Amino acid sequence: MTAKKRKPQQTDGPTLREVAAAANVSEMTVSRVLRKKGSFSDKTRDHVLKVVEDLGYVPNRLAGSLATSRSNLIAVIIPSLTSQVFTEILAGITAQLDAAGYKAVIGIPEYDVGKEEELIRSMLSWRPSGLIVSNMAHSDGAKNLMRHASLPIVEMMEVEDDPIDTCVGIRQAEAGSAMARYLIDRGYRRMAYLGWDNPGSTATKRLEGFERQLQAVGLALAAVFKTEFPPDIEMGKAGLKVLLEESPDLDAVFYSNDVAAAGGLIHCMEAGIDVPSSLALAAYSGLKIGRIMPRQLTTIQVNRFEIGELSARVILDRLDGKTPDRVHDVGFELIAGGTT
Amino acid sequence: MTAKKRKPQQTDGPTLREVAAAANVSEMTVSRVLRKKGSFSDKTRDHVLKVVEDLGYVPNRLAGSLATSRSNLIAVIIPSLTSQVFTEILAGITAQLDAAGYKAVIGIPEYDVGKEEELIRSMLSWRPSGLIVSNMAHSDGAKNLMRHASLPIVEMMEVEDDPIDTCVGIRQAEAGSAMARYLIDRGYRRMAYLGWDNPGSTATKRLEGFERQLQAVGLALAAVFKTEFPPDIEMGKAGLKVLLEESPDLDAVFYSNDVAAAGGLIHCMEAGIDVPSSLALAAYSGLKIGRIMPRQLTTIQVNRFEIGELSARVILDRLDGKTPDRVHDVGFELIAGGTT
DNA sequence: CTGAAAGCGCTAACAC
DNA sequence: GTGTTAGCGCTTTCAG
Repeated sequence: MTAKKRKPQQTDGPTLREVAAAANVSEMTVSRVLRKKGSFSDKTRDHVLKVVEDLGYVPNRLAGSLATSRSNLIAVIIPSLTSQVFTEILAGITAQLDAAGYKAVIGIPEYDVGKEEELIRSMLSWRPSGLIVSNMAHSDGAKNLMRHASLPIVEMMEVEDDPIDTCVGIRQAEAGSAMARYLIDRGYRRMAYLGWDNPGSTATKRLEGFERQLQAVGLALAAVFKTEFPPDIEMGKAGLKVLLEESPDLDAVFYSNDVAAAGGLIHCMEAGIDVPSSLALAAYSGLKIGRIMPRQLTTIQVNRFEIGELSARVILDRLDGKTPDRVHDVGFELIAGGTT
Repeated sequence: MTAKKRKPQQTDGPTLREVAAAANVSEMTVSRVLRKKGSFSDKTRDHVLKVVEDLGYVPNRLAGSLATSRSNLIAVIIPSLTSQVFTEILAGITAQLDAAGYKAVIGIPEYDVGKEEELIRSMLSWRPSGLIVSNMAHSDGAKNLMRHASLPIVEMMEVEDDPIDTCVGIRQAEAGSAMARYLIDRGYRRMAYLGWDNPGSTATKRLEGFERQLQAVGLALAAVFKTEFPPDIEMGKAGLKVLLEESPDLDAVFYSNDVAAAGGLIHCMEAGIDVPSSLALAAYSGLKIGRIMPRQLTTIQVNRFEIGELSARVILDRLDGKTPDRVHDVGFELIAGGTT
């Protein structure tokens, strides 16, 4: 009744061995039943499953993965969760992975390349089966880690000609130049950029493409409002106010993202600035908010869900022994809305 | 030069053993250096670290965690990533965890309790050190899993008196009744609800509190527009249109979230409905979008970051041997904006 | 300060 | 159809 326990109270749940003992079979039999692998009679299966149920056994995948040196984990690194862009990409990724029995493990460096490297190292230490990272700018250390890791890797969001392994996305600079061309064609001449600017970022590449295109026709950016991080709706609103105070004669503003542009539109509504006759607004992404505003936003539409799906697909194909292309350009579409 | 290899090309990176061999020390010494645990001379440390660097060794945590039966993983289950509410909570969680050297592993059931159970099972199989789940409605299977798992658990978003282990959040029904009381006080009488309704969901609990308060003063909901999932900005806009067609005499609408209410405000602007003189709008969350609209939204402000932080804190404290309270009510604040 | 042995919980590869 | 043996790559003792 008051027998002493030697071991500190068994707090860690039953093991395979205990299930096997309780079911009067070997560990291997339980293992086979649980993984539906190899052969066993219906009778033993039912019995084993009942014991598993009764004991509330939860397999230890640490042990399982260590033994097989395979896991169903795919490491996914996305810069942030505050942008719908990435949550939609993530949705695309998990949709594909789920269907194939894999799980995404998400890491969020918040636009910090140092943190990204640390995260990659940390994730690799769990031996995932694949790795999906965002954009193509990484620290040297991170690149090194990835080059030496022997697992399928996808860099997504943008494409360039020599990815570490594989890449899925669009040519960001082309998106920027396409928008510049469009605005020029519509007759705008005094254009500003409002948004994120950080070396190697996709936003900066769009800005570069935008500027290059302006220069190609003898124009230059009339003003710039740069933010340290991707601007949110509030900053899009406040930033436009500042921009217009400094350069009242602007006729168009290219935002780095739709949400910030929505903020800009709100500013215009409040300040009585007619869009687009007094000021044109354009952005990038094709988010829902841009379609719902009183005036539909001119933007670059990117199929984010597709980027996610395809990225996952590429990983899964590699895991399947296939050798997909190294570069997947999913393209974009310029949506001419009511703000230009 | 053409020596045959027995083993299939060593593709999985060096192991501790190989590092030890290359450094001419035992595996234990390498292990100690890497974990800064136990003692070793500065000389051996430097030497070992150099070899680790040269070989590009990445520790295998599967093995490590299996051996120690401890991991730095905290499983976090949040319904969805499309709501900023959860991304902010997540930010609060990771802020705390990062500082303590833990990592969040995120699972997203997308408001599906069946999927939630599956996710919990799957996450538990990786033997995390703690588990944070959202709200207090779970399948029986999920509850069972959690009750039998011996790890600290937090249910967040709402609080009730008997959590599985611990809970952090607000009393959702009270938020609903507080808003009803406020609207009644402002003189509104023909009120509608527009938003999510799903048994056990926090939105439904707010609706219940709202209705109960109306009934307490002899009123009833004048109309309802229910959505299967938390409404987005588009649905908030479209839903209000429908609602007003069916019940043109409404004087106030209580939305289940701010984003949808922003959509409602946009509808009013487009349809020439003056807010709040013709129609009042109120919601829940206190998101940025509600503050940025031409009229600041009346809403229930909840400190999401704090919920996240505190949830993580509770887990960490438990891991630290402390025994924090089982129920943590972080409270809320009703923000009277320009839409009521 | 360093090393050797044993084992974490599971599975691959063989027996039978 | 089922059991046995030997690890997976690490860490926890316990010696020295």
